[in-house]
Amino acid sequence: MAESDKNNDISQAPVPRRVGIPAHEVIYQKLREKILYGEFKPGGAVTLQGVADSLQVSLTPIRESVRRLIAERALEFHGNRRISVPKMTQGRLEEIYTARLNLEGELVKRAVNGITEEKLTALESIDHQLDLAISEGDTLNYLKFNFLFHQQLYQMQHSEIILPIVETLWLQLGPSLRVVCGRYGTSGLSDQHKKAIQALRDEDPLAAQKAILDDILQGRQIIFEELSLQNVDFSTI
Amino acid sequence: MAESDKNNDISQAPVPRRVGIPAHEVIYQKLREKILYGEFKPGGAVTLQGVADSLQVSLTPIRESVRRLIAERALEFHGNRRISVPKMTQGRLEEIYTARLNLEGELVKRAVNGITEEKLTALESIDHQLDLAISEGDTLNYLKFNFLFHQQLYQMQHSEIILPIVETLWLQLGPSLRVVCGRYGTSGLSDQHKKAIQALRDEDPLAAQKAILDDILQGRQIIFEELSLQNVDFSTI
DNA sequence: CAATATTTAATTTGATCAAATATCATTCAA
DNA sequence: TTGAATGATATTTGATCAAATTAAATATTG
Repeated sequence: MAESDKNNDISQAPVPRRVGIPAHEVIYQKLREKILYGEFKPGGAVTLQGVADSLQVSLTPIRESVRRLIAERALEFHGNRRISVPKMTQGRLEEIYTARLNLEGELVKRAVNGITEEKLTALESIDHQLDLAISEGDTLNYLKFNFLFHQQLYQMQHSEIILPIVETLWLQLGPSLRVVCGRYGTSGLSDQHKKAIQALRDEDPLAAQKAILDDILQGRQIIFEELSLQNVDFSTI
Repeated sequence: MAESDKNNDISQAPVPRRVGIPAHEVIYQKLREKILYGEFKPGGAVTLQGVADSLQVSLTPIRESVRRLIAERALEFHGNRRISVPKMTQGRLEEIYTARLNLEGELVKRAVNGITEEKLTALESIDHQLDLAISEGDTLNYLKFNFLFHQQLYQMQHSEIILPIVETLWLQLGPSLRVVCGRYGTSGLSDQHKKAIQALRDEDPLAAQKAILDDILQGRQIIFEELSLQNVDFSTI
């Protein structure tokens, strides 16, 4: 595999020798965020040693972090002991969106039960920053605030099972979403978020659910067109 | 170590280094099965060193396996660096069953598209062995064949996203299911499996779905009664 | 006696090393 | 030129060790 395909360059800040939180935990969070926001190329190779070198840590905590990400399907473990960022396929995409529609549909229905004014204003603030990112064509911030919006919405009510599952779905979507947004931009994404916020204010769970499901369907439409109609290889930028 | 202390006698010091599948993978499978079939007590502590000792392996591969199981929520990592089998709570149970109904409902609908006579007879064989386990009051085999039935059913059609998620849900249910079955036995579990098999033969996806959803709801009823009405502490045998 | 401080034991954590395995580039034969 | 062997390089893997951290057991104090 060519050097340019490697996803090892994640050196931003050397992991501080901090006490308390274990390195494997810190590294996990760091890698997770990078994958979530599309800083890893679909199909790109990941080597334990490469990650260890770029983070200036020994292999042991890297291994623990990476196995964890493999369990979440954010990374893929091949029989020949190689690790890579999964490529997106049509079947995979279809399953991910089916699961999202089901599970996020449940979460948004429940959200109404846990509304507080603080959480609502936080949600609106995130949505505002999302609008800003869109108007500036800032792909990375678009991805970040779009994720944060959904996360904040689903966190209106405590969820310790379904929400973590949903986050693994976003994690699997991250690398490919970045490619799509990078190519097409984010301008066409008129959002259903405002409708969802209004529905929450009206304490109307079904309206909120419809808005979010439409939001998901709209995103699905875009990424599916990319994958099927143009027959795009998601592993290339 | 001094040179004179080295043992160069080949006949005495064979290095027992396995080849093939990595130990962290084998250990993962082993632990996973134990959790799935309820050999771990809910709330029970798990120590890396304890697992390492019992499996006669060093800590390194154990750590990788356990982090993976933590990511799947089969185990729980506490801030104070302790690991335990999660206790079941009413909220958790409710979320697990909501997710199961949604996701397994999708899988069984799709199953009809991938039917082969081979898979159907395999399914019937599993169901037969399940009946046997029930009639003998064999809790462990009940759990095993009940899981295998659902797994075989959902594998009629390839699923690389939703099925693995569903399996993590079963994994979280394992320890508590064992407790419930151990206390109540398995005799009351009249199964919807026969109806599901017939529906598959009729290529009727909705009937198959209904059968499986009823099966899930029936199981939910039993375990919910245990947890809420009797206010049972699942962490005790 | 109860509550708190101190010591002791057990466990986790991260680095390092040797062995196993895989990848890559080169050579050599057809 | 192609394609299989070969050797060199890189990576993974599992064991081991020292340091950090936590839990427990013991001692101390009011």
